Amino acid sequence: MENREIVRLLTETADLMEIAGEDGFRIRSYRNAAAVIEGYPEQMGAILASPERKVTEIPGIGKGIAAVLEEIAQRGSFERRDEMLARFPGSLLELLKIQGLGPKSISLLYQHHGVKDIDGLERLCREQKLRELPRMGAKLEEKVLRSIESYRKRAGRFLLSYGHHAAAEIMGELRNLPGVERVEAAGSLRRGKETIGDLDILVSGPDLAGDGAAPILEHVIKLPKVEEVLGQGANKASVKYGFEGLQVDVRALASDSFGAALQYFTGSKEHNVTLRTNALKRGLTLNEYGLFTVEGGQRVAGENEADVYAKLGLPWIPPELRENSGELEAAAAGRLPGLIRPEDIRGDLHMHTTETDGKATLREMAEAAAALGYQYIAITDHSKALAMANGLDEQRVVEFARHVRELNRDGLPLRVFSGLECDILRDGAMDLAEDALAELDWVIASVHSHMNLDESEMTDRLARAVSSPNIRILGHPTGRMLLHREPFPFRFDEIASLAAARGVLFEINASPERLDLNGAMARTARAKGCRFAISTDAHHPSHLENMTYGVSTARRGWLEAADVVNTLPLADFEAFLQRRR
DNA sequence: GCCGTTTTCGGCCCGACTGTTTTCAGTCG
Repeated sequence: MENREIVRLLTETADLMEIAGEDGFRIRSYRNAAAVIEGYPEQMGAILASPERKVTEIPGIGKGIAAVLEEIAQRGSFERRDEMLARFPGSLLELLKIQGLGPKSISLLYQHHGVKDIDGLERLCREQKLRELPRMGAKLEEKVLRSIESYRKRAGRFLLSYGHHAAAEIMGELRNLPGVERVEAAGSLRRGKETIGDLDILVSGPDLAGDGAAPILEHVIKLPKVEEVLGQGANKASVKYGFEGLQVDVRALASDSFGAALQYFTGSKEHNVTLRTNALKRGLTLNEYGLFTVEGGQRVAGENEADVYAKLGLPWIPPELRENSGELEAAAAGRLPGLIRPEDIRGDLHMHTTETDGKATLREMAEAAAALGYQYIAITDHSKALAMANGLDEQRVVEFARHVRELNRDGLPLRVFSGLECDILRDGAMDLAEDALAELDWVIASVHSHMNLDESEMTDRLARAVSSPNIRILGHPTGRMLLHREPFPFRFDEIASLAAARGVLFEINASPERLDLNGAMARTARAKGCRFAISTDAHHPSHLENMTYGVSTARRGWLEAADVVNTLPLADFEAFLQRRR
């Protein structure tokens, strides 16, 4: 069993143990073990199978968890999990995603009213029975109902990163099959959208038009992670993939229609509608099999996507732009942007270490970043307002800055800048004194608390932060957590104008849970003259690889390398830092 | 349940907010 699934079993059990009211420290051990395994470079299964290795050598895994891992490897579950599932239905886990309810309340609701899923919870709130329970009232009922609504809105969607991993697995399988020429993921995944609803995978080969596709589709429905087969025809198989039930559609195609199909299934729907309308004006008709003349039905293009666009008088349009938001006009006028590419990135400017809530040391992060070919990084641990993360106070910041200056003389694998992710306090003031911030090379200012202020208060708060003399950039500017928390409200145009005027950058946070700013806002900000940094907010060396999600978000925002400061070569970036704003 | 040891058990991150209370439990980050 893969690490990711082990992590899921441990986390799920920890959640149920919380509902059961078990010892918090034991629960934390389960969660900690899950976190360690999630970031571990080797498969637990491989270590368990090796006679000279012991999983207990991994910090955070002791005798208890080792036994659990052993049991999982043997039968796919473990005793405590089974015991929990016998006491509580697994559907209770979904209730934890409703804001305002925690394990204690869920346990109470289950015991008193038999509430075991979202529908039951909604009914209870509507009947105003929630308020009859101790310490619950009308306000909570309202909050829960609101939270259910927003939960339903996003249900069934998946993070881009999740889609990427699933697609990589499936495509890896398909590429090795006989008769397969090309494999490509289309849909919102290819457009780099922040969340995806399902996965569209296209497979082509010379003989895959008719019955030739059968063995490939047969292989798809037998993949080990397929939970349910939703449908299977001559050219398409549709399955639920993985525990989370991601719908995956695999389409087999003849080689000569691959490009047209890729175009068609990449979308967006709006982009395609406009494109087809334009085609008709040229006497052409476009569908998933190719581009044809209206009269006579002659094939004009189809094998390659670029040819489809070319025959419509357009340059190839990068998938990230295909939202019918001006890209077709820009393409027709020869004014498509030269979008930033992953290989343009020269450094990562937001990451955490064991000084606060990161999982690796400065040196480990530096080595991982150097291995990615970067020239520089900034270490940006939390400030003291984030007490839970052991945030840095003024004294520790000043010492840290000095320490980094020494380290840079002392054989680090790349240039390290001293930085901080400084909390923006409720009133917009910085968490640390300006003279301490002035010691640092790179100060990010971020909101981590009081996210429920109204629009005016939040705008004032951010305006004050942007006006603060030592900050260079606003971190994850809207505070959203994808599929989990809405962005906090503020007047973005005002803040973007102010940021542009004061030379404060916007972060495009590449963490797949954030992608903040999003593409549309980045585009707005750019139009106002703002510049950006794309950063991973890594808490573990492996998170540095999330940069690609930030780059696709920037591309969705029409950004070019010149808009993004961490595309600068080291010397130029240093010069940029020297110019005080 | 893990860890670190003062080798056999005690400590494990904690402050703020909310809505409910009438002094605080539960949630959140």
